Amino acid sequence: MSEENKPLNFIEHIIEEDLANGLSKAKLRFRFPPEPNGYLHIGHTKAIGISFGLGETYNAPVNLRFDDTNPSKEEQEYVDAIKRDIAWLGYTWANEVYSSDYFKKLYDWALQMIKDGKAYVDSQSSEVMAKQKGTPTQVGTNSPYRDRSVAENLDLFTRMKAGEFPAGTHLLRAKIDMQDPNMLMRDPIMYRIMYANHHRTGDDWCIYPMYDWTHGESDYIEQISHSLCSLEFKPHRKLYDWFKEHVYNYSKTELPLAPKQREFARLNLSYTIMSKRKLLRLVEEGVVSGWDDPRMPTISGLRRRGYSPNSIRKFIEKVGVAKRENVIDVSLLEFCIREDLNKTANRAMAVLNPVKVVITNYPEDKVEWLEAENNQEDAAAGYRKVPFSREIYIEKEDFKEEASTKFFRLKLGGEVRLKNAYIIKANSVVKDDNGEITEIHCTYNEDTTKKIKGTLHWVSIKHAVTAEIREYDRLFMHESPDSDKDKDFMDFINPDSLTIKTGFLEPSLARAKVGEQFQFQRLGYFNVDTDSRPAALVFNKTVGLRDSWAKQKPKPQANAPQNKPKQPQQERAAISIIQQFGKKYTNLPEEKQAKVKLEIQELAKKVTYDELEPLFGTALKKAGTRIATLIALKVLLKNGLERNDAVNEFISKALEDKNDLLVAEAKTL
RNA sequence: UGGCCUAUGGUGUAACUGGUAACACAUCUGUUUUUGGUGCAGAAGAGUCUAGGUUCGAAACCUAGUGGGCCAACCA
Repeated sequence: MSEENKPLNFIEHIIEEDLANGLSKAKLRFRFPPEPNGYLHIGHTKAIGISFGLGETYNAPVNLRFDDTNPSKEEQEYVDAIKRDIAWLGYTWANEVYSSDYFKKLYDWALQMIKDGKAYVDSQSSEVMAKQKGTPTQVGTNSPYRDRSVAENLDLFTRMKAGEFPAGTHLLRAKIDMQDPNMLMRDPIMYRIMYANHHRTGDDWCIYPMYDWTHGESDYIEQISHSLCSLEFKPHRKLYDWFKEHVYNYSKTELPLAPKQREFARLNLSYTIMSKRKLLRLVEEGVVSGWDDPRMPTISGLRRRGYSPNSIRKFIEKVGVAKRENVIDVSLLEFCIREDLNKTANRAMAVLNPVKVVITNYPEDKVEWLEAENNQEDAAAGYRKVPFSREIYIEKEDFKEEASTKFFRLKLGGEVRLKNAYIIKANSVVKDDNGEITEIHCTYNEDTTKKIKGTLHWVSIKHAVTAEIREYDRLFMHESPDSDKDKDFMDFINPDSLTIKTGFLEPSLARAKVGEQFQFQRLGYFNVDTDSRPAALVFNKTVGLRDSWAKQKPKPQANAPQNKPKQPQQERAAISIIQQFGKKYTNLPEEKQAKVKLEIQELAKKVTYDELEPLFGTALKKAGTRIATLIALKVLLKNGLERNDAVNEFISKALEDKNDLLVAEAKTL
């Protein structure tokens, strides 16, 4: 990491401050703590990037800790997938650890808590307990079991562990405060009885610790200095600290460092969902082919789609770290992968919507193997040979019988360059009974030095290899599919998120291997899918090229609902528009100022005195707003408003102002 | 008895202990180009949610309001 004067994010500021306050740099230690209950997605990448990134910048260890305290949801398959994904991203963890490694230690501490009167066994049903808990606006009430004796609690708890009670009969709770405004402090559960086989500890335990009682303590055991998590854990911090203080008291000699939790805003990406539960639904209901479907925002999906680790890391670096809710535009992710692939992917030619071109003055049997540059961005990439013959395919969209001069492609009577080959001129077309063009007859010219505006990609028909081409569109048609209060996210699924075509590729691509990436020139970046076989190639479209031509034509595309769900354009109050104009007024160029003034005068007709009066109090320094107010006021006065004290005071204050514009405006009254 | 976060161009993030808003994406020009890609040059777009206050000076500090988010699982 080579950031010299890169601005720090708020977490780095905190660390710098801790360091300045005497924390030894050697004590810095971070962790990434996924629950192995699903696949990692792009949202996790942010958390990974933050903690592992911090590890890299401070040269500090980062643990990979599996938070495996709920055996009913966790599986080894997920552990393996998570490790694979993190490694693929290029990060290395100092230790692979598991919360379940600490079950014994946690149990011993819990015993200690009971002895200190800080925890008790409750024996009520979950329904009753839920009632006692209260609501965010209503305090809770104490459990009748809250004051059991230490001896009874100890007895019950050890018997819970011994498996003497059925699930749901008893719980261990921390004794804090049922009236705390923070609901997490209302005697939170520390242990529940659960007879489930754990993927690591098997049947050793039948009581399992809850998240709050496990997470901070695991941080503490590992001597994590900064425990970074997402914003929704902010309310947990109070409990985190409460538990921490107690265990710190028990163990401070062998475990001297008390970790601190800090929270950052999680990543949201437009047009996608980021909840493991919902992603699981897409998999289970067959909307996608699996966790690694190229449309999925999972790391494995992105990988299969052709996103490189580099591009994802770059993306995370660019989105930054802060505490406010955010929705990142997918275009940023796309920018990152294009930027990466532009430098690394070899170019090739492929035609996806073919139309046949016959070069009538090119001999029937002649074949030329022309030289083509693999990647002009990378001198080391070298050259390859591409066959040229009398009959070739070009894209249907690259030909029009008639077109304006803005269309740089092929039209009747027009010339165009074939990439890596000759210049051709279109002379006539052959159509079928439906009027569809079946052949375009052209003549070629060997002189390639001529200046020509358009260049097309093409492929020799008799040399072409075919391949299945999978093109993807966004999975959802809504910018934030899971934020709608009334509709289920499944209602926004884009029915056309996958398009399968047969493409015709230049023959060099026949040898392409799984995972290999190419730029199909003028089309986009493609990689070889894991389904691909030498005799049956399959390509995924990773991302298209930027296309400023496509933007110009009105897109009749039904499957690109890129318009934001605009708020029901309610009419803005004239007064608020005037205010807005006012803010800009003083630094507008003169002609624009005149224009804005006219607009304000127009708007002022719709403004009442009552709306305007509050603006008289506008702070002195906001000259623009006061000018706008004054302009509007003049309109009102002209329309018969009587001067009153407030008006007079406002005007006289304006006359004395240091802003010339304001004074000039006031003088005309 | 409700509490806690949060608010800066369209989007995301900056602005070190207060000195008049920067960077990236997106958008738009022009230029280069055997990719309507890339590169290069440039433009437009924000008085920092609102109203007060402190200050010579506030995006930053204080107060109040408003908007958004989170919190009531024997999930994490």
